[in-house]
Amino acid sequence: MTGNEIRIKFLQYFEKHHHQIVRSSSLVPQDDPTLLFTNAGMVQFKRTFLGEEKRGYARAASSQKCVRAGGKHNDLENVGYTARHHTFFEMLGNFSFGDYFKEKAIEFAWDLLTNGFGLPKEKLWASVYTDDDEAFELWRKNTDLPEERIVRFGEEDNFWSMGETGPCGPCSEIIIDRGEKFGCDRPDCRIGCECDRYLEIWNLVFMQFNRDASGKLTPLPKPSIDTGMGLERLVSIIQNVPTNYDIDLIVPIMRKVENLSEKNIEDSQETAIAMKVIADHSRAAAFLIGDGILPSNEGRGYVLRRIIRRAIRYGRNIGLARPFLDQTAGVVFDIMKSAYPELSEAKAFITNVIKNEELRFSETLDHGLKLLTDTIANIRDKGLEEIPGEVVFKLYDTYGFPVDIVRDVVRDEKLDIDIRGFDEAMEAQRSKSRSIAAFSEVGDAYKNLSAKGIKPKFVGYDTVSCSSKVLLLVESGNEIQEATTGNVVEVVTEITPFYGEAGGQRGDSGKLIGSGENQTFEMKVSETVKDPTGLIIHKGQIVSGSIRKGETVTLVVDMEKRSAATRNHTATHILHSALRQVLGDHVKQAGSFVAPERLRFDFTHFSQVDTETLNRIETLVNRRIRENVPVQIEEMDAEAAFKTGATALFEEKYGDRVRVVSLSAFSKELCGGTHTNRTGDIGFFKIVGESSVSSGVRRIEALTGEAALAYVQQMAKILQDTARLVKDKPETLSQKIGKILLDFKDTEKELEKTKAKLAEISAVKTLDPIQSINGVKVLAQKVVVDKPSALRELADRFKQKIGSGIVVLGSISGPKVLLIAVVTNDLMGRYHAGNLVKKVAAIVDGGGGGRPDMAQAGGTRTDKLDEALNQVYELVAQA
RNA sequence: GGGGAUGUAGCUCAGUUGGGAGAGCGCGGCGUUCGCAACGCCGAGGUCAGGGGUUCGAGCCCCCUCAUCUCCA
Repeated sequence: MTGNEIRIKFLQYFEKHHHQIVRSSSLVPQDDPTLLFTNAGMVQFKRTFLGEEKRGYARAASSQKCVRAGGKHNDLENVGYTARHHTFFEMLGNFSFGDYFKEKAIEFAWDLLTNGFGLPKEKLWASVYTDDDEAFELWRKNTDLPEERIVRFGEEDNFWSMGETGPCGPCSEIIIDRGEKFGCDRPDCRIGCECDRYLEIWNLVFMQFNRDASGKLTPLPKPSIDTGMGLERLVSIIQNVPTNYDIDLIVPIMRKVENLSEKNIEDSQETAIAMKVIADHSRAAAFLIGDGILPSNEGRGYVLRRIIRRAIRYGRNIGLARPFLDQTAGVVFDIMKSAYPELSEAKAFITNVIKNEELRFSETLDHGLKLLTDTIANIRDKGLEEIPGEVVFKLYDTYGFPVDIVRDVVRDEKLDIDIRGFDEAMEAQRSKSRSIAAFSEVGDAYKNLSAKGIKPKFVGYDTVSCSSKVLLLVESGNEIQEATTGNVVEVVTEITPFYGEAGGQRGDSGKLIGSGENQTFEMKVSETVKDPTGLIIHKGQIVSGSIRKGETVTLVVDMEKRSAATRNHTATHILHSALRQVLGDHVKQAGSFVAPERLRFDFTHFSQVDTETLNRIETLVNRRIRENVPVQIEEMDAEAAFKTGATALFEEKYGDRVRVVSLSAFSKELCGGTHTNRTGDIGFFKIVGESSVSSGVRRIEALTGEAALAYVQQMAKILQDTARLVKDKPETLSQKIGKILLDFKDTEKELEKTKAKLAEISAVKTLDPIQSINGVKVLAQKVVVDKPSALRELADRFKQKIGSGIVVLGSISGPKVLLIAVVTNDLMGRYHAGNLVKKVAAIVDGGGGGRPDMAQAGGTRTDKLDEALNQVYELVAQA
């Protein structure tokens, strides 16, 4: 059985037993800041387990893509050295939300493993939590597993919890004994041993309790089931191969590495390690990028960067010097195509990102290598034979230069590395860092509502006003029964035409008004949001009257703003397709924001988009608008939608039913937003800005409809006004201004020259003040200049004129005094310009200094400048 | 989230108690040459990332912001 068949078989088994098959969610967990990556199958069901969200089914099964790198579960450093660690893997799991419990869970698992996958019963074991007699009995009675192969383990192995608090419970694992040849040969090797002989296949978690802050366990009203079985491990058992790296989902990648490196995995242990690392990281990189993560210097992107760079480093160990990771990742697309078609669709993009990162890393290495060479020279000069740990750490910490490469270079230079010092520095860095992030709490007032499975129905696609009952009134986070004029409140109703902010479209604004007997009530809705469980919340202030929970109100959306937003939203879809058409398939949406006033679209692209290309994009979008095709919206199952090839956005959380928005043949996207009826309704589309968001991501800002028109009109006005100012036609304006600037520059230079000349003349005109002091010509002169640089030039000129001697010039510039002193080279031993000017400056309440031949100073007492200059002769005489 | 580093000409970078903004490459002109490369001379090109402060004076010192690189979580 192939890996892909095993995955399908698992899902089909549970489908047969009335489980909803749920698509793997994104590797980026939705609204859960405590998690860097999705690292288990239950992640997307977390709020359901917590009772904050109700789903339309009580049984589910999934094959979930997972990444364990960075954060709490970090297997990155182990990958390559063990038989089973991965950064990326798939987790098979079945879930029960208050439906079946231990009995069924055990039955399903046993049946599927033994009858479905045909695992040998005599090799299987089961473990239960110490005092979980119930599970023990179920195993004993309901399966043909002999009692002696049911073991009890303690809290560490067999008690599971989501966090410090929250749902938790005992678990039960199914373990296979692969025989002595996989054993660790230790005398105490038996069930529970960490070695490869006893493999845990499947973990069944019985969510049974809720743990509060004090650690107290209270039974859950509706116990649940959460199970997890690593696909790669299962496949390795079924395919009867020694390690996870020998399964058909991974071997082709290893083959590719062998081809590229012209080495064989059997060559040496180091080769094998490198190949495993590359194979694993190729998978992780491909999937992470496929889910919209880009290499970056923080957060998820940073983990991705580390994964890619680690693969490259190991590649170097087996002689892969040139970029190769994009090619090994290429193999991943082929293997995974059937299960994850969207991945291979993003192929061009993913390959590009990886190539780019490989290039970037080689820059880092070059830079680091330069620094290292300098460092080594430095160490040699000092006569040391060992590179201090802190130096190595600095190279690593600040410049990202990997330690193992330092080690290679240093070995060639016949020097040593102080590895202990490095480790200490690293440890210090670790203990300094702390992470603080909390699972975003849904307010208590809302939790009760969503726990009941209540979700306001959004009717705004078809209408912009309706009547509905008020379900919930909230003021500063607390539920209230009545609200009155002036109160700032949040309102949830049974149905609503208001769009709650989601998918980058800003929520509607408008008003709620009383109906029936309550005619006076009116509330201004300034924003509408959607909470993580799907509640649509109207926020605003009551302008008149009052409202009670349970009363009926009429909800009226601000039509003008709504239609402006829909124009921008539909235009965003057209822009997206136009970008792909003009720039290429690598363009992927990286975020978007749609408001009534404007739209903003972020997308992946590696260079600036020049004006000419922007114009082409703009033209294309406007052409699509004029085609005036109908906007077709279809609601369908998520799975079906993905099959039609609709573009899905990675940051979105899709329900089981999704809306597919199509524009003729050129655009098809999953989208919950509001749209125009036909593209022609947009009117006119105008790009107003292109900029960078982060590396590899560009942003386009644009306007539509009336806003776009107003923008163009304003631009035209500015152009005309400017043309009028310089008395020219708009057509030739840029040449005209260019000429004016040129002329201005010339004039400025001319002025500078004239000023200098003027200063010189004014100085020369006055009585020649050169005096001879101890045989040295000294000139102290007040001049008229306006900045220090002019004073310097003048001083230089006098210095040349005087040939040998001392020149001190002073000037008043605004409220300050400027001073300069120069000493000709032949007198530099005897006189010091810096010391001289310091003394002069003291008289005008200032300070100064500089070099022996030239020094500048300043002061504040402009009235004492003459006195100061007169003192110069005396000061020189004393010196 | 916490640390380290960098930001100076189109590019790569120098800039040493705070006191004339520089080099190399590239670019323009001229010369040398039959021509090219090379060379020589001349020249253009800078809000020293941005803002605030200290100072008579800040590329340099202090504070804040931004961007990029990098490490840790």
